[in-house]
Amino acid sequence: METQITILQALADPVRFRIAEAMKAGECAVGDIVERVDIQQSGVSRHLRILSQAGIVQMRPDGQRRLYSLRKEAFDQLEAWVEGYRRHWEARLDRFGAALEQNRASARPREKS
Amino acid sequence: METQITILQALADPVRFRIAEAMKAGECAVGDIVERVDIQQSGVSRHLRILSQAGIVQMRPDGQRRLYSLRKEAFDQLEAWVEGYRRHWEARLDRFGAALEQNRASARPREKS
DNA sequence: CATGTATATACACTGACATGTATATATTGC
DNA sequence: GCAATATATACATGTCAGTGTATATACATG
Repeated sequence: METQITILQALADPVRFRIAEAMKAGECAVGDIVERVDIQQSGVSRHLRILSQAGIVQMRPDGQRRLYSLRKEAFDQLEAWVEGYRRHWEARLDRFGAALEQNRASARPREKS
Repeated sequence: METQITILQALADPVRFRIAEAMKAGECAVGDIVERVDIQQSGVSRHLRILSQAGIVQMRPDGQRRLYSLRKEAFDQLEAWVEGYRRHWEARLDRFGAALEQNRASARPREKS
């Protein structure tokens, strides 16, 4: 779906990845993040806007600060998407098992040399 | 970790995302992918190299063709990484309890675009 | 060996994006 | 209102990644 690749693109940037990881500790003001990341404050604000537009973070005003925190829904989306691939291998294992059954009946060599 | 952001960056490209989705059906030759994606064959080969270097796909020669398929380990990595965020929310719920969740729902901040 | 097919690579180009500097906006305290 | 702090935005710049064209390599077939 469209939402998932938006989330991926947002998190694929190294700085935004670090920001998300840092937010595991809880709400973060912009200044807190600036201290942990080696870029200017303006850049952090831009990254936070991108993360916000992707639905990964939410903002809550607190005085003159803005407290950002992770949105669970975004990671639920990611988990559901990855889950789709897990089903893929489960299906392949089923087919592989069936193929083994057939091969046991008539042991054929591979077509590749 | 370093592996996970590499996987994210590889899958964040729209074309590579589509390639990965198409491979859910099983092994794909390069030509198969060229038919489904709106770019030149050379571009597909480059994307496949990036996916391969990220550990997302593996290659198996078959005559003059190269059959690419998904590697389960990469998606296990992704799942484990997302799982780390799920633990984050579980911890938060433990600390604050369901009462604060209700308060947060009543005073929900608005998101700008 | 010659031809066709399948895939990879070298090269140049272009557009997008992340960054820094500077400035605007908002909030608090005096 | 004024100064200080915190955050957002406008602008110019440089870099990087994806793309197409052209070519190289590998394999198959006759």
